Amino acid sequence: MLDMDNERPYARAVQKLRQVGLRPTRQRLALAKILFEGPNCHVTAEILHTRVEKANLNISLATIYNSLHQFTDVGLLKEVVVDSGRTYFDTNISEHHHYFLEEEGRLEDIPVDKININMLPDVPEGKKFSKVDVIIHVAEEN
Amino acid sequence: MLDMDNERPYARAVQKLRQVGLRPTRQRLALAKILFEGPNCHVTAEILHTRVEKANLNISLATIYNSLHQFTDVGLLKEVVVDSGRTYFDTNISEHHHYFLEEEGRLEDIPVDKININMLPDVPEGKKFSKVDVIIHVAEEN
DNA sequence: ATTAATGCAAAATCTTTGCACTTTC
DNA sequence: GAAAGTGCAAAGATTTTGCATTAAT
Repeated sequence: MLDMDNERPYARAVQKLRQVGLRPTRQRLALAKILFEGPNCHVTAEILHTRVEKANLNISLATIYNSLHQFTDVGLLKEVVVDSGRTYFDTNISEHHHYFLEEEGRLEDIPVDKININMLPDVPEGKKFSKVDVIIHVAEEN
Repeated sequence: MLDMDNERPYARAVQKLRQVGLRPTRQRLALAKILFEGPNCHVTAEILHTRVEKANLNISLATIYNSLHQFTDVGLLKEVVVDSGRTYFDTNISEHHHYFLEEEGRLEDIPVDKININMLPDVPEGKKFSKVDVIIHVAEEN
């Protein structure tokens, strides 16, 4: 049994998970520490799985997929779609946009105030904007 | 042997394909007619395959994937990424943006002049913007 | 104890590939 | 006839699911 509440290095992660109603399990805590206690980052399930292995942890890929989606559902992560066939998750949950560096397959944030969108929205009846994605693809000049 | 050049209903499609250097084969002609001789549309390989079957044509899914990518490579289609796990192709190749109707999984065009983007681009050295995607997700108000 | 989460392997999706056969030029 | 394109089935890649086991409350 893990008394995580009293394990100093996990205190923050435990609290974060409890706040959103997720049980602080060993796996979720490890992932939370990796994701939320460093600088913001963009990960795919595979990237995160690799990081987990590098840290000598053992978390199945299925659990990583599950956790990423749970974190997203409770608002701890945002999903970013840039590439069909690969799902990225972003630890920066504030409103912002993205550069997508095509050659490297890497994302970078663009602060929301760097882009000014003026639109005349024709939202269909009974619908609403759920989010606005701006993705600026960057490629080699060549 | 199909003398497509002299088959009236295919004349336009034959010309279109020749212009971009693609041989006007039976399959490519059928797809070109479906895609380019009606109103603009957004299709996935699967959607197109279904349309082909409804028209009592027989084109393998692999050939549809190949053709969609060939058409994209020569600039007859644009790829739109809105959903990881499903690739949409757009027959509207002019600059524009998209609504994505989440419930229906359907795309709608937004004319480029409805959205005004002002940005201060910090393009990294030796790189350039290759495209700017704006996708406005629309969901049920609920 | 009860309830939830995990791990695994299997299945589901979507997409690409290899190669023999066919069609176009 | 040479070169290119097609179809099929098989392989790839990513993601999801079912269920027995394990852990958290």
